Amino acid sequence: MSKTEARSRRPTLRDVAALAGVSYKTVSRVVNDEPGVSPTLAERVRQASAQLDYHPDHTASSLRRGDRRTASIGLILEDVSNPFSGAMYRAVEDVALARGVTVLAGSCDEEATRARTLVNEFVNRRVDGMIVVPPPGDLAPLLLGQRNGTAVVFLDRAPTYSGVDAVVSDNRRGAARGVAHLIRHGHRRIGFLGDEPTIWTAEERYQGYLDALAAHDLPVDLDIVRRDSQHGEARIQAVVAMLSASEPPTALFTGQNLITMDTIRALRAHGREHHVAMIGFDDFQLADLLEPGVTVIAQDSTGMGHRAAELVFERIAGDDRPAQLEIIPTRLITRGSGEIHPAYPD
Amino acid sequence: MSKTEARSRRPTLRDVAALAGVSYKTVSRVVNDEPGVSPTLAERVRQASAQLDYHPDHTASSLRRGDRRTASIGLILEDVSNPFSGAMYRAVEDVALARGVTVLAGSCDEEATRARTLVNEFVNRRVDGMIVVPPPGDLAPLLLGQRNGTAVVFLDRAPTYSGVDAVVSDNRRGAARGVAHLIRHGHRRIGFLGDEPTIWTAEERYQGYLDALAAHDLPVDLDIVRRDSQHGEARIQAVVAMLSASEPPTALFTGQNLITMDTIRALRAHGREHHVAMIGFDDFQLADLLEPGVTVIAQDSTGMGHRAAELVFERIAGDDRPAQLEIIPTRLITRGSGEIHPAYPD
DNA sequence: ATGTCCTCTGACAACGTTGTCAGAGTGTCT
DNA sequence: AGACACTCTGACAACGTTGTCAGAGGACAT
Repeated sequence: MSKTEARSRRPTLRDVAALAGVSYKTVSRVVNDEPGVSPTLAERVRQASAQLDYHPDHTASSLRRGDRRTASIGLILEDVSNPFSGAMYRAVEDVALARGVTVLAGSCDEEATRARTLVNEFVNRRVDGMIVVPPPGDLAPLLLGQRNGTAVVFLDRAPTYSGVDAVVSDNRRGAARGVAHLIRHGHRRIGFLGDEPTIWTAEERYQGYLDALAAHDLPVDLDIVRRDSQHGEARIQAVVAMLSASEPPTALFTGQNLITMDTIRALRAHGREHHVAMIGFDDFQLADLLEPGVTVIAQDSTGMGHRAAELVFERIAGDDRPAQLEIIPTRLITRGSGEIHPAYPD
Repeated sequence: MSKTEARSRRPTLRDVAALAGVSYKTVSRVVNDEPGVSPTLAERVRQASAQLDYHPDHTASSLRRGDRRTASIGLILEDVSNPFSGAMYRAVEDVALARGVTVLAGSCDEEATRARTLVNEFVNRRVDGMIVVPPPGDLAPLLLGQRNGTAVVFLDRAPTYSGVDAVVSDNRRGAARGVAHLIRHGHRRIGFLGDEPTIWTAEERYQGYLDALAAHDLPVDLDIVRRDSQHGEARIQAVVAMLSASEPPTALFTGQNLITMDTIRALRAHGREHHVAMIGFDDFQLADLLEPGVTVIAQDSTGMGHRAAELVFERIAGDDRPAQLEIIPTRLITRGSGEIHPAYPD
């Protein structure tokens, strides 16, 4: 009741105009700093505006305006609460803020339907562009907005679909470099632990693993390859099992943050953390304080978010070059776990 | 050019109406599932709508609609890329999604001006409510929206200002409990490392520290209290200096995540991590894998975000009880660092 | 045949704003 | 004095949608 009243009393151009004794169009001019209003009148309007605490309605404005810009972009991440997503988000936000653009964001948890809901939502709100970390599955629905002129940029994962810009890490070469690093330290039997093949980055990193083995004429042994989306205890048990097998790997390459952490737990549980080498894809906080320090292939998450945001704004500004694929380099950070030599060279 | 065309070609009710051979109001009825459209006609409209890939313009709709709801809320955090903020964000998002509400979020980096910019932005976009982690300083500008009927809930920090709902951790009692835990393990000389007093949570936690000392008749020695916002190396050096003084503390209580990590580095640098006890406020990933494991006072960040979102939606729905202060309990998690006994009991 | 009621549909105004245009008022030049 | 240019202001339509109301057409009872 009082709520509704308060809401409806939110002052409009007309209210300010009535108070200042001018037409509402004149108020509009003052608010938008349009030329052609005498200073005296402008001042009077400004006072009335301040007195009523008037704030222009951005939605009404963008409805009427010719360019149809809402000065907002949508961002779809895997999960805002995960630090990798958070870093990209922050980078996007910084670029957007500098342009006075608001960011609408959502987490899709790798679920295509949730992503679809978010895209729909964003399209209905007429965002000027979208940055999407695409979940596995059919991507066509995610491009729904694009057909009507909404710019779309994929982030972190590059679909095979060709008509869309994408900004990704150099997953394959990064992984290959990490595995090569292990090989250089004498390892011949290197296990791989990654996410399911349906996740694009997981597949790329696995290919990098294969690349490195092939480059050094090492065989692939699927007994020491795990590609699934287990979490926590289940994953730990799987790793422990791999380490307890008759011919255990002397080194491990882990394809993702959470997997790296679970693997550390497994190595500890088995008392092998100082004997089995390990390199993880993606850096994380405190990796340097663990014993041993964790060697990683670090992604430039901030750089990726930054670049994706720049790209989407270029598209919004009218850039219509063919779709770009930007590959952001990774960095090998040695901290100890990746420099352990094999206990039993074969 | 082609961009503008594409944009302007986004189909409207009128386009669908023209294709279906009905008036645009009828299309509106079908889109909103209003009763009173014959099934035949409805079907024809639905086909036309699908054919043109029509999507209703949410902004135009909420402009016209009586209730003035935009089905969006604003969220102002300290920094989206920090895991504590991320967890709260995710919780808010989940509650909002369940109600079909979109979240606009921004980071303010503890800066009042940035927060003010975001609030203005949100107000101009007519969000239905806002959840704000208030930066230090004058909070009045943050309440700007409230006067016009936008619901506001403060999160993580409770201003002394009385007219606003707030959801906070039980900072003071949590800190007191942590310090008491150290005292119970025999410590009499416990250092405090916290953020600047202007930050509300930092001050609360410091009060908790004082409470615990007072409850056990221990003196406060400001030589082993540091309250500032140094980061990284500077902070590490300060801690090392404290540990190297003539009467070093036998235990440390750290008032925040990043401070805890810097302190761990300092203890390591000094080789004292197994001799000086430490408890940190706020849990963090991998705290259990460090040596020693880090004992913490854990906050329920998800619970806080969840509750704040529920509160804001209750307010939006018209609840006008007096402002609530919700205090979310904390949890002591023992992992080793807090259970170290003093090397030199006095 | 006429009146009454109901179902379905469309015309129109309105939300708060901006784009367009015309007109009022002032000043300058012939 | 009259013509002209210029500055300033306001009336009005329009953006895409929904709320309101009136009317067309059919079914039914009288």
